[in-house]
This record gives sequence, C-alpha cells and structure tokens, in this order.
Amino acid sequence: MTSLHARIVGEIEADILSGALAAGARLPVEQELMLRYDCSRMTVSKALGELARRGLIDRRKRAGTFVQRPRVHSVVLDIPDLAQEVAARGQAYAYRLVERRIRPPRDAAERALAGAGALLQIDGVHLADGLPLAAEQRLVSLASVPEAADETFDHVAPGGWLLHHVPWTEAETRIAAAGAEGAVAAQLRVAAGTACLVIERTTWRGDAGVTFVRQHFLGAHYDLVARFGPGAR
Amino acid sequence: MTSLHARIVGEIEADILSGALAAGARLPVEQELMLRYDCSRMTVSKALGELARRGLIDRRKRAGTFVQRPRVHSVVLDIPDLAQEVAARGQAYAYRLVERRIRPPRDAAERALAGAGALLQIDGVHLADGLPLAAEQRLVSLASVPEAADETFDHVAPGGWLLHHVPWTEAETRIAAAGAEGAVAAQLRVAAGTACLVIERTTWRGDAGVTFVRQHFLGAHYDLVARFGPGAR
DNA sequence: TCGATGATAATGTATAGACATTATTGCGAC
DNA sequence: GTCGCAATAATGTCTATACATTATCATCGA
Repeated sequence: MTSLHARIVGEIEADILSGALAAGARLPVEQELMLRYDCSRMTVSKALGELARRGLIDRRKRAGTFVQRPRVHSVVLDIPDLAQEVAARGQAYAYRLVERRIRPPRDAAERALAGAGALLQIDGVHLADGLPLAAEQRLVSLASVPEAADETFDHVAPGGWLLHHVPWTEAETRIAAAGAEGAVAAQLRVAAGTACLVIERTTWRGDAGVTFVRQHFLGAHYDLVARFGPGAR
Repeated sequence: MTSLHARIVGEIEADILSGALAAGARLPVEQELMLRYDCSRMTVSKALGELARRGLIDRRKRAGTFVQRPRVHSVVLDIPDLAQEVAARGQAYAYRLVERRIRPPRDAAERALAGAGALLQIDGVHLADGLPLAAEQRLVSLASVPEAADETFDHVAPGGWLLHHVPWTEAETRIAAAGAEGAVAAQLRVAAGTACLVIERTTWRGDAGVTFVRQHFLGAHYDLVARFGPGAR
C-alpha cells in the first residue's frame, strides 16, 4: 500500500528517466495532475516538491514545471566535463583522437554493456595547454546511442558529446591508482610506472548500458575534490 | 523572507549539528513544535519530513522523532571505516601505531584546523591480513576533540574512534594519485615510486576544524567505488 | 510471572481552501 | 516598434481538520 504522492513521484520519475519526458519538457500543470490522479493540490505539490528537491525537475512560478537537464551528477565525482574543468583553470583544452573503431564486444562485461548491438571504441587524449592530462579509453553501446556511430569524435571529446545526447543516466565509478604502462604511458608522454589516478565509470540509462570509460589522469596534474555534509545539496 | 518551514528545518538542523541535540536524542513531539512555532501541524510535519529525507532524523510512529546517528556520509566516498571494509572483504584488520605526539600547528592550514588549541598528530598503518594496506597521517584538533588527548590509539584506529566520538561533521575530500616516497614507502613496504591512491580529508564540525587526514592506499590493493543516479539515496 | 490484548500517543497521509509570490504575456501609451 | 505596466497563470506557503497506521505501554487474565 504505497502512498499516493509516492506513486506520483514514481511515475513522473519513470517518465523522466525513460526519456518519455525529455529534458526541458514542461510537465502538466498542477491542476491537470490533480485531475489525473484525482487528488488535492497539496498531494501533487508534495510529489513535485520531492522531485524538485531531488533535482529532477525545476518548478518556476507562473512558468510551470520543467524537466531538469541532467546536472553534473551529485556534485561529487561524476562526469567531470574535462573541457569545462580545464577551461575553469584558465588553461587551453584540447582533445586528440587516437583511435576510433566499431567492433563487437569481447568479453562478458562488454557484452553486458553492448546489449544486442556493437560497441564503438574511442581512445583519445585530453590535453591542457598542449600537455597530456589524461588518456581515455571509452566504449559506447551503439544499441543505446546509435547516433554516436555518425560522429567522428575527431576533436570533440566523447564525454561531453554524450552528456548532451543522452538524457538521464546512472553511473558507477571506481577510483584507483596505478602506474601508467605501455600505450597509456606513451600517450601521456611519461615514463612507465608513473603514478596515475585511474577512474573507471560505467553508465546506464535504466537497465541499458550506455558507456564504459577508463581514464588515466596524471597524478601530479589532477585531483578530485568532493565536499560532503548534511547541509550540502 | 524565508518560509516558516525552512526556518524550522534550519533551527533543528543547527541544534543537531552543534550537538545541542545529541545523536539518539528525542525531539519534541509535533504538538510541542506547533506551539513553539505557533503554526499548524502540516508545517511542522513538512519540516520534519525534509530533515528525515536528508537523513538527519528518524521519525517513528508512536515512539517519536529522534536524531539519527551520523551515517557513513553520503553513500559515497566518505570516511570509509577501514576496519569494517576490510572485515567485509573477509580479511583480518589491524592498525599499527607509528607515532603519536601533541604539537602546535606548523603552518597556516594547520592553524586553521587547530583553532586556539594544539594538534594531536597520529601516524599509523592499516593492515589487512597482516599486509600494509594504507599509511595514514592524521592531525586532530584538540580544541574540538579534547578527549582525544586521553586516548593512546595504540591499536584502535583514530578514524573509527572519531566516528564514535564526534557527532556530525562536514568533510572535504581530495583524491589524487602519487608515488609512495620515503617514510610512506617504508611503512607500506614497497619500492619508492609505487603508485598510491592518496586521499586527503579535512573534517569540520560547524566552523571548527576537527581533523585532517592523508591516507596513502596501495593502488594495487584498494579502490573506491561510488554509484550515482537520480534514484539513488 | 508471564503473556496476550486493547488503549493510546505519536507519526503518516490526505483534503479543501486561502492568500502570497512571481514571471510571463499582452496591451496600451509613446 | 518598444517600453512599461497591469492582468494573470502558475507555483509557494500555510491553516484547520480528518482519518489511518503503528509501536508502545499498561492492564488483565491464566
């Protein structure tokens, strides 16, 4: 016996996550939701208030209620749009493609990501002021993001591109440290064994895998900062 | 002109964070808050509902409303209680003290942490199944946590101890990678330059600094995993 | 003594209505 | 046209009330 406002939250959330309500779309006004769920305005408002506090929607007086664009998740780690971060540091950002190809999944983990389709593999290097900052190896599920096949990713980083082409995602991030080896060391132009911050992230949209990325950051040039607290949102 | 329920949220939150309402303490019942704020029950309930959603309080029917114990913050990175984590992996956990001393702050950052008082410096090593997992250098502000001066930290790790002795905290975490050098390499029993995950965390209680800790994790033996998503709590 | 049972005190959900606030929109004056 | 202002449509807050739910507590009976 779940409560009515919880049901409203759930249904709207599902519509947003599935893409049925696209980012920027306008939700029905409260009056209409009152009719749809046959309930009072307080109940609708409670549900919308919760979604707003969670950051899924934006309520604006007189204008209405809108689906939020996917924020950079959770303030914390997720999906640093490197272009923006580097720019914020006052450095010149560039992305250099190393390799791009379409291939079938090679192991169980990749099959789970790919679903029924093939994978787009994109290797590249992020540069700050011309110097290597991070080496990136990425797999994109073409079943989930077929448009990616039409994009060359010559100079546009796939991370930022995906941010703008896939609406809501859920992500699991793994952070570790490792020495740079082989191709990665070469791309970063450092000696083998140099300490790197390794970030691996798998991203889903609902149950479908979207992308997996492994980034080697030069430890000396990059770090992550996250702030927590009961007050923090 | 902040709204009334926002004010209620703020005041109760402040009482919790300051320790005026200790963990486990019972809050006034809604009727009493209605009187205190001269408002309706819905307004009180909205405020308490928000605090409950944020995890600061726990509302139980018939029993009342209670201050939650500080959860491991924010699901994500924070404050891995290594003892628990290692145990969860089925390994034997141990902590070995390397050095413990009380000293004045040495630079501006340390002065900011220490406030008016001195610092307790605790260096130690976390072991899993007898092997070094992480080297830890910690500073505790005795102004904020005077009880720490009476604790030897011989075999009890200061992280877990602090978790149980300081109620609510806010933390900033920095994550980077670096090669182990000097004393750290020796404590971890690895060659200099071995890649480590470096976690630095400063913790406050309100405006007062509580502790700063720098941990070097052996990259090969440790990683952080965090999962995000709109649904995730 | 101990266990079942029912009363009760607390939160949980919902309603209907009132008034406040605010950004948009459209209209009128210039 | 465009600038400003007023009407208005949407959300924001709050009240007073009702009934539901549930864990606790006290009482009663075996």
